[in-house]
Amino acid sequence: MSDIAVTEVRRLSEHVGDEVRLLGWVDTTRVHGKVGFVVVRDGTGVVQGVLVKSELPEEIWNVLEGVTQESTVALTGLVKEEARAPGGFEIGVTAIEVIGAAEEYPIQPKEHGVEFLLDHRHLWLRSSLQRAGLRVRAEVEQSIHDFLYQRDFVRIDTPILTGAIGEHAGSLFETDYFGVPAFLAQTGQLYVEAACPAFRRVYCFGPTFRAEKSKTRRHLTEFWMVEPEVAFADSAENMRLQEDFITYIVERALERCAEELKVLERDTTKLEMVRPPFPRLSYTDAVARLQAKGSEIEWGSDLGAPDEEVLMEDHDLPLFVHDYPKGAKAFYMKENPEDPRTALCNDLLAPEGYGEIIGGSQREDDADKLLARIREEGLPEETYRWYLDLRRYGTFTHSGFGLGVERTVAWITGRHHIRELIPFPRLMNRLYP
RNA sequence: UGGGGUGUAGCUCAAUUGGCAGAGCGCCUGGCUGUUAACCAGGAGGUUGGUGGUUCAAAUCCACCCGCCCCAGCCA
Repeated sequence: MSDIAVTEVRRLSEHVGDEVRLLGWVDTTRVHGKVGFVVVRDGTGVVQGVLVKSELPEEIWNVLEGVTQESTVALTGLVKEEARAPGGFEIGVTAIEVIGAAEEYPIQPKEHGVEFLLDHRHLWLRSSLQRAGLRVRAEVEQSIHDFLYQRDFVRIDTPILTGAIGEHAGSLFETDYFGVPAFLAQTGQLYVEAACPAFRRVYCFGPTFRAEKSKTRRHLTEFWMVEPEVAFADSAENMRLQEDFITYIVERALERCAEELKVLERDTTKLEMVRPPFPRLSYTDAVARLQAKGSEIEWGSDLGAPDEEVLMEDHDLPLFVHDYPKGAKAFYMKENPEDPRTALCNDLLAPEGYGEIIGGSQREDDADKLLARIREEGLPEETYRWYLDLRRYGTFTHSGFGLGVERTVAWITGRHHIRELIPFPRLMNRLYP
């Protein structure tokens, strides 16, 4: 082993002229006879090493000729500024040592089919576009926590194993809980509502499970959702929080992930325009606008994906569509006093075809009306007893929303399908790897 | 679940009217002192998703089955 200090590729500019040691994986090699190149990725960056046959012991040159793609290596050599090298720096290699030899690597630097790549997701993660997308995801997640922390929200971790809690009982994953049926949570919302009187502003952030047999580029069976909930906030205030939240997340990504967005070839023009206020359109006005554009939609039916796309034709900013008909929405949403056919709720539609990234609402705070809605939907009353308690022991106006992390990251990165924006996607027909 | 596609070498794809199963990449061998997904020459690599049928002859036509992709519904 060498006693030369190990450094990282991202710090090479501090080491010009020094002899350093790098630990990483071989992206590719190019051997020309008397000079050769090895491109190494160490997780912080990618750098090219140059080997000159006449200046090296034969056994080191032989290592270069035999090393395979994705082998783990230790590279020792002199850091040089070099205009011809990608990244501007390169290593004049004096030693290369194979730590873990790789077998023939399945993923080549070329086009592959989706099924093949998903079968090799555990290796695909190493590719440059995947690294860029997942790094943006991590930044988005961090900015979610930072924004809410700055606004005095308290994080509440809600249970993943539940009784039948959520919006629609038909789309839950069922499991056995010591002989009793249990379900994987499809929302933490009802639980953050319970924490609201304890902390005023709360949120949960975690995986969410939906057993819907959806096969579109916008759906996963396991996805991550952040759900803020605020006491004494009405629907209008809820939307103001949402637009501030989205603006912060987008700004942070533009600021801290510029390199990743460039790798992803994301045109950031429209992202740079994102700032409050976002346009607001009532459901009723949306239907009128769609009808004016020739749609056959009728008042009362939910907006479909094509309807949403037509509405977004007129907008570069995210669009709030609010106050949907009660029948199209969940039981816990508060009736709109100005139009009792509708509920105080909103969706937030992302531009550029990315669709719904937020669903939010003011919650029904009247115990009798809530119970009536639970009965109307035929939901198991006993399961919701604790939820009704929240209205019996000091009820209060409150609102909240759920933001889908993968959809948001897909929009920010400009990727077509959200399955690339979660490290190990769970789809209807995919549980491996 | 419905509609539309698709399945050929490890990978990405060709194969005319039904007529010898092909290329590029990767891999192996040799050559080359500055490559950027290097280049040049040679080599290995196939039960054409499965079953059955039509035919002198099927990757190609027919039936059924299976996998996958896209769109829709459901939603974030």
